Amino acid sequence: MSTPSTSASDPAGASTPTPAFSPLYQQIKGLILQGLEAGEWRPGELIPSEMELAARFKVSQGTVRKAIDELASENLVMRRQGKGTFVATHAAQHVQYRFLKLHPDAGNQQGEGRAERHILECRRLRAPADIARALALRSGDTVVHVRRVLLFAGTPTILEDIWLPGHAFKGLTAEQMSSYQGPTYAMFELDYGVRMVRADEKIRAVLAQAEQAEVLRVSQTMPLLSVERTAFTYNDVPMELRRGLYRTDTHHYRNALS
Amino acid sequence: MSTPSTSASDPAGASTPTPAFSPLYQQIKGLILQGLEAGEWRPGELIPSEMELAARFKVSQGTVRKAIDELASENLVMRRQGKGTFVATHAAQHVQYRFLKLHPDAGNQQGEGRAERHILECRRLRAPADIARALALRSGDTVVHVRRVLLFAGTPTILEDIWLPGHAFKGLTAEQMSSYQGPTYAMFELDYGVRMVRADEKIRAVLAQAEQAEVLRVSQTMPLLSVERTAFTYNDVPMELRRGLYRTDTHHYRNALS
DNA sequence: CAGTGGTCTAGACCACACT
DNA sequence: GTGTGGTCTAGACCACTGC
Repeated sequence: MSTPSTSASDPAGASTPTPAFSPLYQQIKGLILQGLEAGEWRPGELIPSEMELAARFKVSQGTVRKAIDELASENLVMRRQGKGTFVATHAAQHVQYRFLKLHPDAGNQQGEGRAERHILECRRLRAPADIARALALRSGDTVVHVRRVLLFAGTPTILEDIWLPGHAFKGLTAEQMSSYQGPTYAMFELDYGVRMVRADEKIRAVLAQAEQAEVLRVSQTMPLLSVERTAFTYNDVPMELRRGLYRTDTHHYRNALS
Repeated sequence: MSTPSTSASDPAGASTPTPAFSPLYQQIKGLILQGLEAGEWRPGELIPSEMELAARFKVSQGTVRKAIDELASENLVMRRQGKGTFVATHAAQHVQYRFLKLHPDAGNQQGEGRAERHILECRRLRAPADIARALALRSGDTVVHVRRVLLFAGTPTILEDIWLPGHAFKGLTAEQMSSYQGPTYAMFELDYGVRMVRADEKIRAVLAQAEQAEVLRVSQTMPLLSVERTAFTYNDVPMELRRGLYRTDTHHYRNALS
């Protein structure tokens, strides 16, 4: 690993327009990432120290440090001075519900405490075309469909449809979805080894369908926030499609631009 | 600057519970920030090289580098290999309309090209209580109020009310708001030396008031996205309150979670 | 070519956590 | 005290830009 290697050597003439120089620390980052993907260290666990990794990869500590810096900035690992570097997890207190941007309008911020969950449905079925496309499956592959309501302070506030690739979530049950204490994504890590790393959301204002309005116990004329989320694991592999309807008369979606 | 200085030295006994150790590079970052705030280098301009800053502050290049790294990650400066480090600007091509998260549903992504702007109103007035609070002004201080419509491909899509502190935006006119080519925030930088650095948004689904629906030429029963933005300059000083109504039948608000 | 940011190294020391 | 991540330094070399 003493040669930074200009990536693939450009054999002779054409093909690659840009040789794409890849710095050493990026290669190290890739190697650590492989370990994370392969489950060499599981969410919440300690990864080897910078010194250890430096020795393993035959590079200086500083190079490993820069690699880990990037992983930390992408929320894939978490550093703790004096203790070590840990694989990030949705179960960690600090970042719980990292992807939930709906907040109560006023009063006690963490008035949520525990959101009540009602599972309305949990079935395996053949993926419709749009779902299959979002999850990069073939139309007709099986997916798990979960429909649930989240209640804050006893009030139904979110109605969500969740689709998951069937092959990765064999045996997921309504019981499991409802009984697990803590973030659903933490349960996915624990029971299925699937870690959600990032997500994209498309947001719209809509009116509810009759059944949807009924479940949320609101009028059909009340505008609701429609949030369509695609969540990804490592390597930008889509692993979840989620369509949510949020009440925004008592809550709001908060976003920080920078 | 050869002594990293444990921040304020704790004189004798109590007072500060945490001495709050401040690393050298943070202090350097603060010094560079002061230069940015003071306008020593204006948006788009080149700041001194890492070597120069290292010499000026009597630290090593690596320390300056780490300071600038943080400023770059906060989008306050932009590094360009071989050229130097530049003060970030909303006029830069790469990051134009950084804060506008509304995107057309399909087709040509940059079908926007130039959004047409219609200024409906531009007046100075005494700040109502809620506006004053958001802008950290005293109730009764003067503010500039701008109301405008943005049209994409000829269709009115966004109706916005903008409030700005009167003292910082003396002489802002409707003419100025409508004639400037490019992002409004770029005009603010150029004409008023005000650079928006970050913003918070609160998003809701709402129904339009009669007049609002009329301006957007939609039915009063069409749900719209309500986006309330507070934008900040350096040091978290609020400099703009913006209340927008977005059509989301042809566009959507896109958000990346990570 | 010289100047800029970008990478990599090696070593010293500091702050923090555990034991 | 030992081991971890965090800071700081000094120097070498690489990649990119523009003269």
